[in-house]
Amino acid sequence: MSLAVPADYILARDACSYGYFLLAPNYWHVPTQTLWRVVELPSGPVRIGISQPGATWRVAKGRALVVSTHRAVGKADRPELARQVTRMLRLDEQPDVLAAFHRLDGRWKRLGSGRLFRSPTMWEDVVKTVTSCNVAWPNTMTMNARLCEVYGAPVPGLGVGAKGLSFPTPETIARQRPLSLRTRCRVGYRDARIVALAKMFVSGEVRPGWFEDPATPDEDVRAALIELPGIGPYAAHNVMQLLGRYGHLPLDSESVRHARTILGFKGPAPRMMKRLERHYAPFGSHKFRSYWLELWDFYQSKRGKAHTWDRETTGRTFTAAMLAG
DNA sequence: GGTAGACCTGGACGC
DNA sequence: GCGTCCAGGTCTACC
Repeated sequence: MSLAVPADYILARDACSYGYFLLAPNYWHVPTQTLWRVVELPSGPVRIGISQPGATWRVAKGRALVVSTHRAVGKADRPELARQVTRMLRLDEQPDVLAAFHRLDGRWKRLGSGRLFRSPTMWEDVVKTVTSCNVAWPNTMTMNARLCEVYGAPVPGLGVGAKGLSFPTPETIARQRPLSLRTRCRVGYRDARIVALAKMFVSGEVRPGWFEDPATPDEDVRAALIELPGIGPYAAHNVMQLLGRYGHLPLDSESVRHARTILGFKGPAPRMMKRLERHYAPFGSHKFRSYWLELWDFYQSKRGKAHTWDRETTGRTFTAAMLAG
């Protein structure tokens, strides 16, 4: 299957733009510059590989993606497959919106970055965010791998392994006892919160369509997210950027380090947080992208371009905390 | 409305 | 070896 992309799209740059591309069931295969994962389609789980022809970025830029599947995918499945890939890679991000961001923050115009990787569903983004709170990055990777291994749907014919399993559906997680998640997936105290979230997605109490509707005001989305179990200010703002709402900063310990080491801020963390808000305020509704690309640029300056990171080695140790250690 | 303390887990660190 | 600390925070109970 072929999927058209915006004229400025480069898969290796835009898929490897946010840490979630390293979390199961996503798998970026460095030698072939291909993104593998299992997605859930109406006919069942399918493993897909997404690549972009072209020996160099200059050649690849704007060329249609090739989406391969491990089995034949019928016509009925194709719109859903396209929808999920489009969401992950933000192919529906309009070039004029990106251009507006580049006008405001010219540092990223030459490279063209600004589309940040996310999950095929809001559900997966929310769980990935909850599993990234109050833990070191390798632990987040473990939690996501185990969630897929224990509760993901196996793809027939591929055997059981993290690369042949889907991300668990909210329906599956909603049926589990919290203690089961805790012991089998090592999610710790996040167990009951994740199960509660799953139940809310299943019951319709959380409607992704409402959160993703551009007509829904940011502040309504923020208020609704904060009400969700396991979601505080940091997680709410992070889920917002994953929803394409970049006007709030998910400030955390990583931000404080960035402020201290790169921006040269001094003083206690709470004061630094306030100063960070002021620092990025000029970028308005685009401020997260300015902040994030700065952070991502720092990681890459230390560990090489993200599209060269192997999930099990560099991919486990790229955060500032790991670099410091 | 602002703020200590507890909270799973696993790796790093100091002794 | 073993205790302590803390990592891409959240939640509750207090004041």
